Amino acid sequence: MAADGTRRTRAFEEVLLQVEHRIAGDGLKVGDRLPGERQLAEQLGVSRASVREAIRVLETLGVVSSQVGRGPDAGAVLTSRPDSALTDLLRLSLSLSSLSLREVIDTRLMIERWSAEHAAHTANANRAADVDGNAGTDGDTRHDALAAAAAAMEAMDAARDPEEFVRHDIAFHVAIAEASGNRLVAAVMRALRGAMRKYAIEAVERLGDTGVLREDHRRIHRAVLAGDAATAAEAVTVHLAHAYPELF
Amino acid sequence: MAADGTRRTRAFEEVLLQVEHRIAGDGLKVGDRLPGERQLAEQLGVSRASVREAIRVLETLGVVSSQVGRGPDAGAVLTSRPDSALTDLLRLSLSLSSLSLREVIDTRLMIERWSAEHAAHTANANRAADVDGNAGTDGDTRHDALAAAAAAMEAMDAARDPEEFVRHDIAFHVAIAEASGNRLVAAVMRALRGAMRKYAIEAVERLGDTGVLREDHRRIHRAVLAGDAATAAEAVTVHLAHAYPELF
DNA sequence: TACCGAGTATGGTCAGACCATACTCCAGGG
DNA sequence: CCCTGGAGTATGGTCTGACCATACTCGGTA
Repeated sequence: MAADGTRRTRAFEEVLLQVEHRIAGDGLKVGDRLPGERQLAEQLGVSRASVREAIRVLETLGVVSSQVGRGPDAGAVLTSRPDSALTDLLRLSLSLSSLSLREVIDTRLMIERWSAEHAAHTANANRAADVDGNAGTDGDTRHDALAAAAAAMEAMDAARDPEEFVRHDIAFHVAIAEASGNRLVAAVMRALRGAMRKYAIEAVERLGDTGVLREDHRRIHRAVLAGDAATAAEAVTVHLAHAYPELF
Repeated sequence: MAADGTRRTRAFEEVLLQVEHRIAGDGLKVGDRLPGERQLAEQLGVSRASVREAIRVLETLGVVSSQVGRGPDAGAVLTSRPDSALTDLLRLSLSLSSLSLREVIDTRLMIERWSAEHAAHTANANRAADVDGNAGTDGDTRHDALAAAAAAMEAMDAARDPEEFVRHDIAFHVAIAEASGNRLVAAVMRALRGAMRKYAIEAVERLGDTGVLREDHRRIHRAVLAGDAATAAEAVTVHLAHAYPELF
């Protein structure tokens, strides 16, 4: 029986290990190319099919991107797109109902309150910096994000159906997360909203009128712009309570 | 030329769509089996290799698990293990350094403060319920998690090297996150800590003495047990400042 | 110089084969 | 009757070899 426990590693798993070592060891960076499938297969002594399965995994994790054809950009190129992977992960986990809506909304609350607070703080810091005349790229990021949030608010006012409304609603909330300046938090937010898109549309349909939600958005946006972290966080909490009254 | 934009969908992507539709539409649940690779290939009109690539993706996303052999549990079974997928995702994203340490630690701060606060609140609610004699499964989860945290603290006292210390440190912090009762937050925490394991070991080595960190853990644990959310959150912040002084 | 076609490296896909595994089932012995 | 062992079989795991579509590279030609 060989109380081994560890199932014999499959060929593609070995490929994954080797490739990850190569990334960490050789200091490969985004934009660098991996060897071709045939070459990699020969180097590692496995079939091309196994190499392909490994590459598919890496593609799923958002670290490589494959292009056909020939030239400098052909083949498997290292990238860093964790967003879609995160989104897929959460969406599938939700549809397998391994998570409750309550847990997801609580997580949103955590992220959005934090984001709004930090975006507001950054607003203050930036106002101070502006006086000195040096804004910096962080300020640019935040400024762009808040502009995007404002645009999303207008788009929501003009939205003709729940699907369109939710699309801009997602844009708004992601923009607030981006305004915090933390890309990891923003990525999680984007994934979360993308994964629960369907639920959000249903929630809006149940609600009927979106006037309350739109007014909430304005309050959040105003508070962040004003650098009032406490008010921004409170506005976020109120907003989610309006969107999902059954949980509060 | 055909300003199409959308690269022709690959065969395995079509398989993914079909399988996801089947999961959502047929109401498949965790534990249910997918058709065999050969059967799926025939149904969808693609080769077995393409089906395998799709299954590999699903496996990466933690929604299926494959077993060889025969019987009720053989084949591709629906599961829900988002943890390892999340961990891999973050680890690779970090090693491609698309994220700064600052962003990661800030995210940890957000999650751990929130977890500690909620674990403390749950502690209060449970104390009230205990008086009535009905604890419930939520209380069990929390109780088990806090016991695990206590065990991890003792193990850290006995740890002989940074690697061992960090292993139990991760267990402690994950346990606190689990004590919040939110599995999504706990999963993100687990992934985050797993992904930055190497960095944590280096940080401990730089620090030398772990006495301060161990004392921090005791303060966090005490505060959560006592149901003192504010103190618990503050203790978490102090703890991370001790672990990563260069960021504060 | 500008254009156009052959050459070629790359991923995408398929068909078919064989192996290892682990359950199922049944015959035979206790 | 129960138990045990072996044959049967469905499943994933792996490999080989082939062909296609794509998109760049390079050389020849107008």
